[in-house]
Amino acid sequence: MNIEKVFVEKGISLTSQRRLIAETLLNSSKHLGAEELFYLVHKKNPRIGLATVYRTLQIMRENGIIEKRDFGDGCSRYEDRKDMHHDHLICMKCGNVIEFDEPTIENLQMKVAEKKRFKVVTHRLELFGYCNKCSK
Amino acid sequence: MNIEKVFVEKGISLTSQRRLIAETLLNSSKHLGAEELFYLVHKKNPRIGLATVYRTLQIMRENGIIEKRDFGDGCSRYEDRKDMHHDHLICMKCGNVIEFDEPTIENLQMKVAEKKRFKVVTHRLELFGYCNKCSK
DNA sequence: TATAAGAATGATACTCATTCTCAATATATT
DNA sequence: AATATATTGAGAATGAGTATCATTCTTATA
Repeated sequence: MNIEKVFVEKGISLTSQRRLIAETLLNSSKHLGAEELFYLVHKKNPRIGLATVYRTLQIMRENGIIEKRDFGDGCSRYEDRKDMHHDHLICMKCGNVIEFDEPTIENLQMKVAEKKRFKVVTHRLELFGYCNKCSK
Repeated sequence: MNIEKVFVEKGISLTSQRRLIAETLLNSSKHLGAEELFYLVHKKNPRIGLATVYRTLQIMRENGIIEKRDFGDGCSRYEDRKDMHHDHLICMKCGNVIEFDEPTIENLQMKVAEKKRFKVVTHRLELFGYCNKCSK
């Protein structure tokens, strides 16, 4: 993802702080929380404050660049918004997160909602358990 | 649900405070948060403290009497644990929560997990949108 | 029954993620 | 350049939830 282009398209001014924060988040393979992200950013530029990290995350979220997740470990985690919706398998031991996508599940969800006359806007599905490594 | 019986079975001493807290929660049709529950309990007995509400909720949760839920509105909500697992439709306007149960979805989840060699312990599925009343 | 030991309670202090405030700095506009 | 507007960083404030601790029940035992 080209950060410069995305920010310009959305009309967000791209300061050096925001660039560093966005780059660090989007280049990470993990689902970072704000503190974690702050720690990484702080290593590269110790003058950036935690509030700016939070503010940048909020701006990016409001503009649909990233999504906020809650895996129940006490802090919100952020990941770039893929075009394809996906859900998560979360390892309760090592904390690793595996993404998956199962259209059949989504279809069934829509059917359930229809039965209840409910208009679904979004959903959240998380499977908690143990990954291959940790379940041995 | 007979509160007295359940508490005795689990070996939890049933004080007057706990009885009132448990009764208020279990007789509510809504998924109450701790503050809300405290407010209701406080109306009936103003001498009960917030800490006792939190403590009682924790004890009931540890003993499998209730379940903690997070609907992403900033506080945890509690509901009595039904034998049958179920998921939630959450109205983003009125906040009403509809429960549903779809074994086919659960089966598909297990298949997905298997493919990723992941051992599922529990899961969470929430559909956010608008209920029949609010979508008009 | 009296009493000592243990459990539960309520008030309040604390924690921790997140948000707010505000003065200082940077950027854009005239 | 001068002025208006945005952004930043430091730290204060918030709010849900937890820990502490002296006080108040219960319970067990002498």
